Amino acid sequence: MAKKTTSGQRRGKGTGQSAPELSKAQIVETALRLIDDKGLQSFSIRNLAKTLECYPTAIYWYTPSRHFLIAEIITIVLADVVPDLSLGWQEWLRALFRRYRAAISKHPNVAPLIGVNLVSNAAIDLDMIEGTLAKLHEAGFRDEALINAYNAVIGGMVGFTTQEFAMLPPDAEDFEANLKDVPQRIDRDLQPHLAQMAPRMLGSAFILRWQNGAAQPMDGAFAMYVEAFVTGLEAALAPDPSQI
Amino acid sequence: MAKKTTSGQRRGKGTGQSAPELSKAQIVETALRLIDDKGLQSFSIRNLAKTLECYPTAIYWYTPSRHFLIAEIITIVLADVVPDLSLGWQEWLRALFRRYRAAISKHPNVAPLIGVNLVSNAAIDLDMIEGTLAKLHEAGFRDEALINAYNAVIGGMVGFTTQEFAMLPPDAEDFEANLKDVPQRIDRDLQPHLAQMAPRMLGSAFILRWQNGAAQPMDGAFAMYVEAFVTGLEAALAPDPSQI
DNA sequence: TCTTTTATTGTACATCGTACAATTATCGCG
DNA sequence: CGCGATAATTGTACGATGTACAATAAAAGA
Repeated sequence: MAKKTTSGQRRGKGTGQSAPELSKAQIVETALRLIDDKGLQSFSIRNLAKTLECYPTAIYWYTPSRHFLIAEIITIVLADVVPDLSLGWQEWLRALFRRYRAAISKHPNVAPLIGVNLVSNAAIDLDMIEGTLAKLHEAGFRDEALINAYNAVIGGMVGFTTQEFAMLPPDAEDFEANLKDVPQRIDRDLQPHLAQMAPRMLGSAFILRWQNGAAQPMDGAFAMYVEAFVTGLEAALAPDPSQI
Repeated sequence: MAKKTTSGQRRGKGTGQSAPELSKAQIVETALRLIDDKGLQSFSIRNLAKTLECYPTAIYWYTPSRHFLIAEIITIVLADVVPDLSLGWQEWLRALFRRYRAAISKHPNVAPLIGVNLVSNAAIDLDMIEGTLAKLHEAGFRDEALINAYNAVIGGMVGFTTQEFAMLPPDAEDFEANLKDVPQRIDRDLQPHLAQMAPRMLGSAFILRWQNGAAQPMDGAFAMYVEAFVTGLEAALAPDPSQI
């Protein structure tokens, strides 16, 4: 493959004193850049190797499998999402959702890797878990309810954004064409609301869009979603004020 | 490939009078059964063909690509999730979430196909869209807010469940082992809440589990999630009652 | 100097989606 | 009754994937 061997003829082996040509950090960073620039479907071990100017199998010296490599990528993307713990619990939760989404926004092509594979768990940010538990405890959740609230928060946080940044199929044109004549399938009698809103939804609303959040962010919907969820959690704690 | 040619020597071609051996419906149903029984990673065109006792390329006579086949599968899975329109809007939304999750529960391996691919859109249930819009309109949402609420509902509905039923990696054992010594990484001073809750969360809570919702359903979390979301939506409509 | 360890090159295999051509059986039509 | 046309399938082929495994080169430690 005509390696360049940047520094003279060193075709390095050895224990690290005379630095090897690859490194885990470099591999992971390159992989992330590849995903960002060329899209998720061109993230393959072989493409990555080509970018790194090495053989595909060399990568396996630093990582046991593609799945673990993905976990490392996710770790980078999700670094620094935990908000400042001095915030009140509602504000902290809002900030968590926002910062998570912002992190994904910077690397939208990574989104599918997180939402869909349990692998994501391999990248465990204990501080994020602790922060969430602490703030929900501060709010008043205990025991089973605390665990439920935790799962509701994580599921809600990851879930919405994963959807928003869902992947485009490779055959996008056919797909867009397919969607663009949805209007003709709408029956004004059977679907009056849809008939009225369709012009403003087509191309940008869930189920009716052909681009994801990278091109068509759902800022308004996300804001409403977060606000509803946090407000609702708050209500779940209230000692049932409006009882007869 | 030693075809069986069930009825005598008929190796059927022809315009349909004397039924062809395959059909779109049969293909889709078989595909779904394959996914249910053998898992998503064994759903390939070639495996499907083997199950159908035909050549892989024969399938392409009935469907233009794998993506469109997936869309058909999703259509089946999500048939009949729209709740009765006589319900009040809050109850209708709760029912929608529940019924969507119940549909996925019956075919958990399909979940990743829906959440992550925009492809799912190819399977468009206009009545679900209309129902959602109608109920949110009934609630009082209009214009931009109506669209935002719609997106919040769909994103929330699909998002949580997609997470809950996220896919297991093929190398599940390593993965489980990896997670099982998380407790040793917990610092009782830095992560006190996690330290306390870990025993009850390990294996079943988001980020700390190694099985998905098919084996470890999150009923409690889902219930809390839905309740919070619906209650929060309701609050978003209120004309700001507790103002100073 | 010799052995061990580290990092890489190189080969190989099974699997994937699907483009494309060849083939066959049936139908409409003369 | 024969003859294209068409519908449905068989068959071949290609480029791509993840990764197991062996061979090899260079530096480190003895």
